[in-house]
Amino acid sequence: MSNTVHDNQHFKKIALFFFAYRSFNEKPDIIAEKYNIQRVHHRLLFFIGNLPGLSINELLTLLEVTKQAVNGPLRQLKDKKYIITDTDESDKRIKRLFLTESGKQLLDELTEVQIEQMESIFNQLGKEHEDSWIKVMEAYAVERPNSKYFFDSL
Amino acid sequence: MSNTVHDNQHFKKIALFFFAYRSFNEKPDIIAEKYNIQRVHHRLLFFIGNLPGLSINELLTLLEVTKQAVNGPLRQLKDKKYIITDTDESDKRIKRLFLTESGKQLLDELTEVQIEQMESIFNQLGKEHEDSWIKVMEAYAVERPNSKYFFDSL
DNA sequence: AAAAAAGGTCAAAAACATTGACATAATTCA
DNA sequence: TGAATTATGTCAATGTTTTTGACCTTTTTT
Repeated sequence: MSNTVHDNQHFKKIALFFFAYRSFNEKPDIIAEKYNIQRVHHRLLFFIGNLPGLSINELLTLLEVTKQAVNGPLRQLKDKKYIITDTDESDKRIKRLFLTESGKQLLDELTEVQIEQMESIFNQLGKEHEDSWIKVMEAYAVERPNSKYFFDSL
Repeated sequence: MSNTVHDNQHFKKIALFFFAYRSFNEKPDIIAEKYNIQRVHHRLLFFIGNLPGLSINELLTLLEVTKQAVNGPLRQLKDKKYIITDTDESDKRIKRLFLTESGKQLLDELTEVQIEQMESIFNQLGKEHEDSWIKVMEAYAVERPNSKYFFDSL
């Protein structure tokens, strides 16, 4: 079976990823703008909020970016009191990252619209579709370093 | 049902989108690098290849960016002979975009790895999962302007 | 004591996208 | 026909995100 530019079946499925990802990020992006932060900050809040006590290195592995890429945004979140850091007891080189109460509130606001959107779709299509979607996305996600932190919990 | 940072079920599903999208783009990004182009160029090739005769404005609507954002990459693709433009017959203001033979070859190479990855996942999980995944992603994608161009074809 | 690891920071550069302004050619509308 | 609109192109300034590379401190491990 050849892979040509005329194969609409495949093209459509590829396009779906592009379009869906945009719709998935659209609303939180608008909310983030109100707080003068960007999608990177949202990601940082997301991972710190869901994996409290995360170290910088663990964060870098999850995001697959350099420390320089998170250093600025992380400092800004700290300045705005959305996150706090705590030195690890047993290894004082390691910083543990946590959300503050206002950080949790902001993350909740950002997350809420994504959950509402998702629940609306899953409620409309049914539980089997939700389970299937999760399985497919998991198959993609397992390639990512440290993504197992998320899959173990479910 | 409250939406808190402790709700692992929701967090996991949100994280899946992030991780899966990265895995989906990883391989074509590496191929693009070999050709000294970036993901933007890949997108342009993708939409022009799948919707031959697309106008600039239609492209801008699909990508949801400004004309300045595509002007550069589009010129580079033209310089590299991956695309050609043709003036519309009935409205000579409009440029129609097409892939050249080498443009089609490049797009095929970029697309191939995404299709292989996707087919591997769907073959492993089964047809029902594929259909469910498509339905969910479509529910996300319908919000996008002009994305109907793709859904009509299936 | 030396090496490695975790984190921080500075600088240069590239990639990506924006707003704003201005221009041309073609089409439509009053 | 003349005016307005549309499609496209380009220049400039700006902002964000991210990268590579270098260098540094502190702490832990060997």
